[in-house]
Amino acid sequence: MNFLAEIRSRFAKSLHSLTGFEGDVAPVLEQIRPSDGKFGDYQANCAMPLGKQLGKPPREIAAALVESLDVADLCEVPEIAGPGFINLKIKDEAITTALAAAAKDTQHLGVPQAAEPRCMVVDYSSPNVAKPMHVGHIRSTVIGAAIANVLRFLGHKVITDNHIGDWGTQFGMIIYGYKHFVDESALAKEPVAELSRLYKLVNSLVEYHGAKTSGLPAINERIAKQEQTVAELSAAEPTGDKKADKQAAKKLRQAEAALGDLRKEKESIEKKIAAVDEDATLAAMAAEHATIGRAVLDETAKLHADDVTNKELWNKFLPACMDEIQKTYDRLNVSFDHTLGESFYHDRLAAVVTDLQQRGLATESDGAMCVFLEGFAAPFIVRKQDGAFLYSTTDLATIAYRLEEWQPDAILYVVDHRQGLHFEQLFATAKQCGCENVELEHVSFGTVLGEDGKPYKTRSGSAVGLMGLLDEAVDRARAIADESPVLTTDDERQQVAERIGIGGIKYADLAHNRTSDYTFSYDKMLAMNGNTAAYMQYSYARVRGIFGKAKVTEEQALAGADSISIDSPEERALAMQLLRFAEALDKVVEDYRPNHLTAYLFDLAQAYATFFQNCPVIKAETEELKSSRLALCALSARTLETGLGLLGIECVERM
RNA sequence: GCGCCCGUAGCUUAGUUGGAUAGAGCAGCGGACUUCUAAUCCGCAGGUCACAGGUUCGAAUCCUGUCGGGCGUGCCA
Repeated sequence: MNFLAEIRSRFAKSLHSLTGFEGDVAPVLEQIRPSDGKFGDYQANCAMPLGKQLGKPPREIAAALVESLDVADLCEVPEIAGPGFINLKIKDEAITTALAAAAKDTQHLGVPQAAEPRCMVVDYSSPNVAKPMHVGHIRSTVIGAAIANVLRFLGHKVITDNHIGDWGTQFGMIIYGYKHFVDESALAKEPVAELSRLYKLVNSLVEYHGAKTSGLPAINERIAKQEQTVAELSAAEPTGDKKADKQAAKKLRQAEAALGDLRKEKESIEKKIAAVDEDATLAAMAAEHATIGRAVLDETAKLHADDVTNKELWNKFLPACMDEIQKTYDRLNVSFDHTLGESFYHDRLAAVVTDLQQRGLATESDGAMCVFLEGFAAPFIVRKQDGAFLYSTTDLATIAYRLEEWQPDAILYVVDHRQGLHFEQLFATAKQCGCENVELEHVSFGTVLGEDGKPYKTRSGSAVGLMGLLDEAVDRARAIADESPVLTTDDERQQVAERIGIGGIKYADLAHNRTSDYTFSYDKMLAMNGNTAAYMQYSYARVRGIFGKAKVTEEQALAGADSISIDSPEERALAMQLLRFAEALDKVVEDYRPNHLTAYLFDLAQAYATFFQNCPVIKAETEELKSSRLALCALSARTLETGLGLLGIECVERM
């Protein structure tokens, strides 16, 4: 049962009989929403805007709506309050009936399936496979998986696709590394470790030369320029105009800050150079491979041109790379229906450009093939001067393939917000090529920040490895498991630590509004109190503990759902919260934001805790009451487990 | 320069086509343990919703301006 949806549909009927009302009911129904309990369970706020629209007093509209509203089976008599709020309180019988139905629906806990199922492609994670996954991949992976799970749970057809980067310069690096630095025995024994070593080695040499030949001079030049700007700004005489002087002071401040940033950047470049210079072996390699940057691009180009040797190497290395990222996915318990990376679209790219040209959308400019779009300052470049294709080209080919293969109603891209412009241009271009009927959505998210408020990096400035991050979280979670009085074996403690640690990382990420940046903190995500995975998992374990004490299974407890009593306020509040699960999931899907679900589950855990504190279960006054309360416990456990499961978070029986 | 996003309690934040007294959690203070797991619960305190105008029955939310911050911006992804 979804009370909100049900009430809205009743109101829709009532609106049709409202004299003078014409037009779309949907926006009016939006004005009917859950209430915070002070005035009832739901409130309809539509009478006020309707009053304005129809030129009648809102209270009169409210009265007319209530008059024709048929909700007697669901609600107590509606009350009109204030300027025209309609307050609705769900009848206790309706609640207990819905609970009984939810208990019988083992698959969906009473959550209705979508009336019009949509076919949705969800594109998330998308790492570069030759590089180790880092902290930046968490959000896309975790948010994308959660959205896909929820959509599927609601009855939509979901196709998940991991658009991996398996065709880029990283492979040029590995190929170059293989040709010059490989340790064959290491490659045979531990291919992933050896490939990773080669990647890192070549990358550091490329960066070394890049820093020396262009990076350092460029930054010096920028610093000199910035110093001049600062000097000019600070030399400027006050004009006497207050506003102008304030502006000037601000400009100076900003210029000085920018100069500071540049100097820091220079420091890190110098550090990279020093790291090679100070290591005799590396320095010798660097001297020997002076043109490594160019050579790596050449190896990449040869791969793209179907060079036999490089293609063979690519075929040889790819499985090992895939195994490596698969380890991360196994640990995160995330999977995909398809993994169609950049390489899959390789031979379709030329056709994309030709097609754009034939449609008259793409034209040549400065040797590059560009789509000039109205409303955009920069062109959407689909082929470079040197003839190489870009990710814009691949993305267009990918859309075409997905439409052809799956005929989706929507394609969601769970990608960080810095690529916003790219997707705006991509979608605008696609719309002009016959993709008008598909919803293309950039489900963007903010940056993961360190506790200093800057993007989360290691002390040396490199990206934080994802596996190391998970290990650290699990290590710290182990301290929580070690404190548990109920965990007896080391194995069990370790399993619990794993679930708390990984769950903590996922939950912290999902609990934040995806559009804002969020601050990564082990201490906060692993706290036992507050809105964390550990608290949610503990809540679940406590509920499960009841069944052990009462010597019943969850299924037996659930059987009592046919006659649940909600006489106490705590029981009623818990029951209502249980029945709002469907609403929470609807909200997640509405704007693709899983934080609505974490918020719901946290509220549920709190409602349960309050119930548990005030309503004895095993020691209930009567057998009937005990059975009723056990059923509430069982539904709470099921809902917590199901909700957390949709978020990709596993529960534990005891902790 | 131009474009996009953001600014809510000491900290982390919820709040989306405008709704009733802006909700939480953490930290702080005060209560409740011969326990159904106190790893919990209850209460208190804490807010000029960055600032200034405007729109109206009503604004954290919409509009304009200001201040502060992040990101992006022709050949990386």
